[in-house]
Amino acid sequence: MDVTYPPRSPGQPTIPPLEPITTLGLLHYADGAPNTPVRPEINGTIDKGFFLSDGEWTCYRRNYFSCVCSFSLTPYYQNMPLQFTPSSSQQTYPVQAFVMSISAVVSDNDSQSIELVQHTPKRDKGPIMKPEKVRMAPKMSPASHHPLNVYHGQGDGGLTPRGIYDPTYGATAAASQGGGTFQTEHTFERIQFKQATANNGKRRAAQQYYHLVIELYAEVGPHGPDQYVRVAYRRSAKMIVRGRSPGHYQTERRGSTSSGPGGGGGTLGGFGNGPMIGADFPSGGPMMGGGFAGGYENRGPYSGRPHHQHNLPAEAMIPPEDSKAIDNTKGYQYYPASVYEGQQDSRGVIEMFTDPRGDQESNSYESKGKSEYDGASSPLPSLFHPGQVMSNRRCGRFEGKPRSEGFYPHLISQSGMN
DNA sequence: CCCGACACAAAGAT
DNA sequence: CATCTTTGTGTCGG
Repeated sequence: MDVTYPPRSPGQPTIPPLEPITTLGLLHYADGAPNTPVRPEINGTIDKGFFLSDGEWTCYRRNYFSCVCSFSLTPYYQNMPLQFTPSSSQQTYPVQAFVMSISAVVSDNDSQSIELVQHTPKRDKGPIMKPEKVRMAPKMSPASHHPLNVYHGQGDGGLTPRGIYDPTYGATAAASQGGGTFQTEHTFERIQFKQATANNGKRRAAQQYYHLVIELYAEVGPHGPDQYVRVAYRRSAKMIVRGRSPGHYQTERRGSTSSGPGGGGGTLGGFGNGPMIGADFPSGGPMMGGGFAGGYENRGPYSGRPHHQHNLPAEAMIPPEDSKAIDNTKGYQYYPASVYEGQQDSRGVIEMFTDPRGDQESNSYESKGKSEYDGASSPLPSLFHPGQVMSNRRCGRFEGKPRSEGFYPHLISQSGMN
């Protein structure tokens, strides 16, 4: 019930940072001649799957990662109608609802997108789909705070104070569809990149990087939810997606390419890792006990059994927070929406999406008797939402990163914005 | 080199 | 503690 989110214990550079938000237009209330402008903020946490290798955020294409997303509006008046005016356009669209989703793009070219896939716990035996757009309500604005300490007391009942959306939600998904309330946070689980970054191990060619993109859309369809305009998005730091098994990289290490983290491919569109680790450690930053700077690759002395052995630095203390965000959302979302571009401008790109339903089908997987999502009573099995409940924090394998322990409230995105 | 599929095994969840 | 589930990853074939 609480909307609390994971954790704030995120501290260490155990997860890839996000670049600052990029807005694609002006969001405002329709409250009068001088409409009140609204500033959207996107929050996201990439939990699991990534580790730092040579100062670069890396993951394996074959492994899962999850992304917790939320957004907020400042100021936020729950009942006031909102409108969105894309940059470079005078056209104003009424905002019926907000939807979030995730995608990925090549660092060099934001225009080159990379597909993301989502599995069910049954993996190959179950259906595979792309992350869907999920309807969401804004969280209380973090206002002027750092995105980091945004946690709201959890555990204490006081946290629902913001009664922004009435808690009536319990409901069935379908119900919420109509105008009910939506979760303020959503976790995309079991996500993986459809393809690896190019030139992964080559020292010669420039390493390619991807950026995970957390997007916020406004649903502007007059009647049905099938028309969206992207309002803003927030990219992650650039990352490398390895295509082969970990074993192949263990020994590999290029190490000195020094293409370096920061400059890496240089292509990074924004900042690579400047925020914390990345470029830092070489300079001798006093990092936390992260020993991984040297490379997680040294997983120790194992000799034949590469299997995990987490060699956590051990300094990962305090992890007591596991507020997992239990989002129950179960039905409702998934609108077959298609997308079409509206118009573009040199600087502001207005993107409109409409969905011609048809490309994805709801798949229903039969949860064996237990799965995470069963918790909710979704009337329709077909509208699922892969369980977002578990925000498991198992210890990573060799990556040994305490996914969310320790924390570092500060410097997160500042080295470079785009 | 990368990808998809199959298969096994370890970590967690029950 | 036994068992089932979930997920990382080795491996083979394309």
